[in-house]
Amino acid sequence: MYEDIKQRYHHGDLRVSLIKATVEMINQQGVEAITMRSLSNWVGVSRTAAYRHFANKRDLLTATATEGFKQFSLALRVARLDYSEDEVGRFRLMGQAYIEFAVEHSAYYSLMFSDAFIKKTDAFNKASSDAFAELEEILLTLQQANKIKTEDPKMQTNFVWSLMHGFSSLLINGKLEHIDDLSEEIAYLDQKIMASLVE
Amino acid sequence: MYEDIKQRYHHGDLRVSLIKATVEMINQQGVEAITMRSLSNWVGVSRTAAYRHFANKRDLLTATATEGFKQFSLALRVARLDYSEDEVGRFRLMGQAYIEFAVEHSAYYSLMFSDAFIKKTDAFNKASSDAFAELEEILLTLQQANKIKTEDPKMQTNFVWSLMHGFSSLLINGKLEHIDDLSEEIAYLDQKIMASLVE
DNA sequence: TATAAAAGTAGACGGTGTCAACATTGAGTG
DNA sequence: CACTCAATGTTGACACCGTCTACTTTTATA
Repeated sequence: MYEDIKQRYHHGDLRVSLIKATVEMINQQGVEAITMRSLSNWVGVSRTAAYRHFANKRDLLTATATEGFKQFSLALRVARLDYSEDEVGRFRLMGQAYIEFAVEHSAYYSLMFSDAFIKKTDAFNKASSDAFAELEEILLTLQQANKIKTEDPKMQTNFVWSLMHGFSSLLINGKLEHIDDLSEEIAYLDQKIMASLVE
Repeated sequence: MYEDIKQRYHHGDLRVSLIKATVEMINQQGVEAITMRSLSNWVGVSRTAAYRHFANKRDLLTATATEGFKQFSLALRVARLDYSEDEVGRFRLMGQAYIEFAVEHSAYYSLMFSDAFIKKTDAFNKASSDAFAELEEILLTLQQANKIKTEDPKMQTNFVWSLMHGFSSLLINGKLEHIDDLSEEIAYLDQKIMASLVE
């Protein structure tokens, strides 16, 4: 009485499947390789089926990027709430989680921060600022625990995020070639960030 | 005996004109709006003429990005060599020049750092690492003048560039919304950078 | 059980990158 | 100066792409 493996007319969960396929294809061949047709083919559905769930290609990519920000936020939050570490330790974990996410899903990460393929919908903006908020949260925690200087947390967040995003982007992009040991480089950044946040 | 304004069969300087048109069109409508046909039309030439100068669209965009890095390097170098300022002042000027370039040519800047539209040729890599070298140069100068700590200049460069690139990208991308006063924000970054480079 | 909404499909169309074949021009060479 | 040929630009053609429209199949619901 098992489900027939044969194609059914209705896919069942096409919207989600399309986003998953997009992620996979992006990480495998890059955004530029994505076409509605190849995507549909991948999922096993006809070429225009996606249009029942997304108004157009841009909307599909936007939804994918939005999903990306949600997973990104989650990864950051998990690190932020790992109470086996003290405040500074958790901050450090978040930094690692950030870079790890960017490196392991590099094409995905690029899409999330790309202008050219995305339409900034409310949902997208919310998902991205939620990720931003994770950083602000830990900085507030650090301030309250007297581990860093008390100053405008918005500015601190902008500073830290700029550094994390810049480093991740350049790393992904291969612009920081002469890195022998990534963990050494990260330790260096770590020290610089803490130094500048303390004074 | 003036040149006839009427179209000549041979354009004369098509390669350069195409790159200029690309820059203009990118800054005006974004990379995604660029087509070989609209570009040719803009320049006043038939749709496939560009293929005498570039193997394909990607090569044209790569050449454009390469040109961008050259101008970017130049802007940084001008600031670096402005001897009306001391070492720290020149470093500050470079920071301003960096952000100014990114903001004033935002779509251009995005293209330069985008993976999706570019092929990393030797010429491109050289142009981009030349810009990188400008930063390293000023940091060495600062070290020699005892204005900052003496440590691996590569790591310092990676650090500073990450911060500059991250901030510029996020700014362009509209991810740092709550900025009331940009110059205040820049002054804050300035202070943080110097603080972390000194100690 | 009837029916309407939801989900998927096939056909068609204009736009796009780019190849191949042809046309025009300008720079040398005799 | 005439000739030639490489460089440069044009037109035609083709496969592919996003997406609209009209149609079909399934599911939900009254």
